[in-house]
Amino acid sequence: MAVTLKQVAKRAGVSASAVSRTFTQGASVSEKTRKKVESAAAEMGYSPNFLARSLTTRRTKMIGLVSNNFHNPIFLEVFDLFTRGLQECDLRPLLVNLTDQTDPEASVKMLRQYSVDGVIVASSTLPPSFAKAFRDSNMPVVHAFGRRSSNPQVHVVGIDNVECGRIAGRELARRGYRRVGFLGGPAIATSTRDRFDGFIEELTNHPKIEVSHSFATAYSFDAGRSEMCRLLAQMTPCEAYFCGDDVLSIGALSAISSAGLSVPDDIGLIGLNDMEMAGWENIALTTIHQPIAKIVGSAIELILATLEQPDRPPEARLFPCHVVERNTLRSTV
Amino acid sequence: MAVTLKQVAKRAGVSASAVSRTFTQGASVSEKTRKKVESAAAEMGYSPNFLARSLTTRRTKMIGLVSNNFHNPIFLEVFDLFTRGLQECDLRPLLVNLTDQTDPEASVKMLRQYSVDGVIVASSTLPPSFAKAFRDSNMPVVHAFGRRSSNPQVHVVGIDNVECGRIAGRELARRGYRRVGFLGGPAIATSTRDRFDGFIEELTNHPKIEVSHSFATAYSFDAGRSEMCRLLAQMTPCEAYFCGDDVLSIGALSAISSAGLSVPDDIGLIGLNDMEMAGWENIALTTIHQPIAKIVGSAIELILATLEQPDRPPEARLFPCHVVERNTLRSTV
DNA sequence: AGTCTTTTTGCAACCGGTTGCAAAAACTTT
DNA sequence: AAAGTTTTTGCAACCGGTTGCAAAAAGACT
Repeated sequence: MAVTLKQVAKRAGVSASAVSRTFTQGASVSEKTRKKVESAAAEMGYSPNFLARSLTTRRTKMIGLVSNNFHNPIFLEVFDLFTRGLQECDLRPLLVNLTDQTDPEASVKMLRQYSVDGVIVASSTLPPSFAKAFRDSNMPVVHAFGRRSSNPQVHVVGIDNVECGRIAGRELARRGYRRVGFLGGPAIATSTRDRFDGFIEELTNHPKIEVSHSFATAYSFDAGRSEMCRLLAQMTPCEAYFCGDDVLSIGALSAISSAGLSVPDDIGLIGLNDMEMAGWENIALTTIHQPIAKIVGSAIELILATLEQPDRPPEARLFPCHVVERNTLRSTV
Repeated sequence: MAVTLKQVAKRAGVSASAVSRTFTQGASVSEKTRKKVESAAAEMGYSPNFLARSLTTRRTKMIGLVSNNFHNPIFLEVFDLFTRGLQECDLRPLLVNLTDQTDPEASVKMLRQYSVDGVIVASSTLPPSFAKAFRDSNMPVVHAFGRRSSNPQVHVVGIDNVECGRIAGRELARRGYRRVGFLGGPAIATSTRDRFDGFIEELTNHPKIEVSHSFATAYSFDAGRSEMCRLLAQMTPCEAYFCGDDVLSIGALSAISSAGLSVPDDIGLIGLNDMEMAGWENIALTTIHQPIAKIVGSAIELILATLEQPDRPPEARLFPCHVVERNTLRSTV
């Protein structure tokens, strides 16, 4: 069906090798035959089959992009950045949506069968062991939005979640809140645990501040809303909450205003991520900015470097985060 | 590096063909050799290379998923549905992000070079000619969220945007609004034009209703907000607006409340899409529901059918939409 | 024109599989 | 046991490319 190299060779009156070389960067072809081949190829509309080529070059220029966060709006930004970034490097993302139904092991096998050059795991909730499974199958892998491990097995790019917890704690303390809460994401997620730990740690420096905590069932609007509803129904809700992420915060925001309370006058809220929506004027969430463009860029850079040099030792790159002040925390009292 | 068929053949003491047949659905192998091969393969951790296989079978089981909507939250839902749906059919999405920088022609060529089995174009703003370019390159293609054409060249799955315009017009009329506006998406998008045409058409049945229109520069929060700000600054804003889509509506909503007006008391708003966020309690947008799960499912079904039967005549499947009432339109007066 | 270099070229083997075909092996039937 | 039938098997060619190598062509130098 499609035009093949042989057909072009015939038409151009040269050998197959000549055609192949014409389309191979840096191969030795005279200007004369190159011209012949190029015009024949143009006439016939030929372009080389990447997959056939990959058989000998052992490079498919495909990268497995694995995620399980297809419900968090920030991931649209993440996918946008990843796809653009990879495209700029002449790589193509083969997308894998890890749902509850899909077997994680199967995705490792599948990506191996497609001979992807590398794998990017983009998830803050998957365990390090998941990313490691790719490494064990000999694929370069970087875990974006992952957790740094004490004995790192794969590249990790992301933020220091513990430090983010501290930042949030510090911010609430600074603003004079005396009773604060941690409204975390799913309790099993490593990102939740880390943020929690940092938050608590920081607030032990402020013994007069009363700290409580609870966990939502997911990083989602509904989970945030219903957990906040539950908290508000209690005797004494906190004066301010550090929410697991922005989407959770927006759910909480909604619960608070439904309850007839106002933010930040009655209750303060600080989120994490700084997704686009957090800046929308009708939301105006004060939140901790996570530099996703840098994280994504760095993940791509790292995967590229590992393609060049497969036994590069695993590296952890954590980017600093900072508070973006909008309208959901009161000013310092 | 990876284990090959030949190595397995040797270990199992059979020919390469035997191994190949063991891993080929419905090929003739005796139970005895199958067992031998399977245990050898298991020991060595072998699984067939899909790309090498694709060379002869001419099936890669990869589908190009092309979109330019990486900023509209509804597309996260769309990607989720597409990736899950394709995975269930044992297909893998090769994602293409069509930005302003990327040359549309290049993406056609690229997907051909990767021998994708088919292409799904998921966009409401790309012209039919774009999808057709894939068809011209002999790839099965379906345009999801596309526009039905009078002489269809490719499969189209989506909604009837003209009818949606009518529905919106009818709904506003029914509720007794006397001065209504169309706040469209980008004026060049076919979806915008169609919705506009339907809206106007319907309202010609109600000569007493005054109709005006304007267009935002994109289907985005900011575009919706700034266009609504402009409208509010005018002498006489309308009593209600049909907005191009939900995200535009949310922008408009924000502009309205910033102006100290309230929805639906001062101004009514109806959107289109019914994305998840439209149902969030703090937004509660009355909108026209677009059945994206059906659209996506149907698109996949159609691509599968076209794989079986490549010269299937192009088909247009448009799903009906309906109003979902929430809190942004007043009740009938 | 002849010799020595350097560049360009085609051959042939290979990448990791599949598949048509004819021979071999395993069953049936007589 | 021989003949006929069906199933299983391996050979060899092929899918669409790349690449090491030696031969051919082109260019440089006497």
